[in-house]
Amino acid sequence: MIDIKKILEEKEATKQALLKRLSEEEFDLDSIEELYLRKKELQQQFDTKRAQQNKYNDKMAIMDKSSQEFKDLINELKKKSEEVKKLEADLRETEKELTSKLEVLPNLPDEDVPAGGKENNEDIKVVGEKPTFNFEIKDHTRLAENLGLLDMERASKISGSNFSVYTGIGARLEWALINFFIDEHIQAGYEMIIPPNLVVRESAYTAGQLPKFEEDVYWTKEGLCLIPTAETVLTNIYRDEILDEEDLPKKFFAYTPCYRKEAGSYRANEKGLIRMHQFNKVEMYQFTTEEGSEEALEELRGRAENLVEKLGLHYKTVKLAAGDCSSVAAKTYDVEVWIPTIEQYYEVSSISNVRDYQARRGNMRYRTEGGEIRYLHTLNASGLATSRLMVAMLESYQQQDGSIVIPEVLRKYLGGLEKIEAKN
RNA sequence: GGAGAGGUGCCAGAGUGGUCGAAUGGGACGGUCUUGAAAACCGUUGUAUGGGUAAAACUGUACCGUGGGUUCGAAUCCCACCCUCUCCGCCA
Repeated sequence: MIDIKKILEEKEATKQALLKRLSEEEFDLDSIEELYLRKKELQQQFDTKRAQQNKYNDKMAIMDKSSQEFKDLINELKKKSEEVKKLEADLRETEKELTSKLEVLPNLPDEDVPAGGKENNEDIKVVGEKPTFNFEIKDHTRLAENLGLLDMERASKISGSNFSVYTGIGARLEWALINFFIDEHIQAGYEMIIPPNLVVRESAYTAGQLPKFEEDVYWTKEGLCLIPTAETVLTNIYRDEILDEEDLPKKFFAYTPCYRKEAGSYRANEKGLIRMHQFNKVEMYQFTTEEGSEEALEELRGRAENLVEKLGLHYKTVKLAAGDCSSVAAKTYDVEVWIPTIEQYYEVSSISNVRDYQARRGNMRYRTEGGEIRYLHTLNASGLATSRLMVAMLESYQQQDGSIVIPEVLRKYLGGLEKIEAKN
């Protein structure tokens, strides 16, 4: 949620910032301002009337209840009470309307975030080189099939399209990635969390999944939301709490499956594990002070990059243009790994500074050493999404004979296995 | 799933229709005392939002799990929901 004060006091600047990611027709700050002013006026009227009413109440409390004067007063106050109720109803209605307009606005992009959509994303770092092969390469689905790492046919029998069954070494390799990440994060001083995978509506709201993205996530018939990312849960850890500045930053990570409908977002060349309804991800998360979030963002980016680097994969880091950022983010980097058969880079980590946007929704604050109360800043970063890394790994480390060399850092999680070879 | 109890401030806990933003105790903070500390004593100690001010002071309103309702007036009564605890049942 954007600060209403910011809209009122820096309307033009706010508008310009929003224009970096939205077109002019997509938002209307004037009507928001108008609603706010109306709300304020109603609030003042209500407060005044209520104050009068309260005065009478105090008086009546000490009056003789059986006196004629008391009875007359009640009759008189009945009318006033109606007025106050009417005002209060109007006020609540206006507040609701205002919130509904505010909550659909995305976060304001940072100053250094380029305007526009995907096409304006900026590559800021390229590490390693595209692997070259002196034989005809196979895509990950073929490789996995030959080596018995995945069973996509049975997956669709069991759960429908775009689900996966990892089998044997495939399952262990996926798990090795997760273990590798866990160890790295623990070493870096992040606290491990195992959260629920289902959350109440309010949690989804705070994380920013609602109201705009209701259709993108799965809901149980009891009204719980299957988390599309661990961020959805981690964001809510301190909902409605006030932390002490000295306890910041808080650094967490969690492994969870992620559930997404991904309706309409499939492309022809995205087969196999590229885009799934359920995939695995380890997510890093930080709660920081206002001043601390920019540095934290760079730290998180460094950590995500480092993981890909340790796996020896070719990747690039991209600073996303405003229109390509998730709606809660003020600034986002994507770490994208090279997929040889598609000949494209695919996101394996998205690293965002959300600033106070989620904190405002979830009323998450901290008390400065001077006693001032401020909104927390929140940051999230995949560290990393494993399913897609698996694709990059299988394809990048494939050998002419169809075997796969396992990256050094993962071998200890696989009993020292160096290579996956066909059984026969 | 069934039965019962309960959700109040940083914590414990009182409050069953008006004088309650809320007793009391604890904690924390400040002060007195002390060489220092402890003890004792005194004081302070919620959030949001509006008015007010140079800034304060001062002041209005809302908030006692959530949402509705009754009433001139609700922490207190009624309804629904959520959550916690205890017992029983079931179960990984």
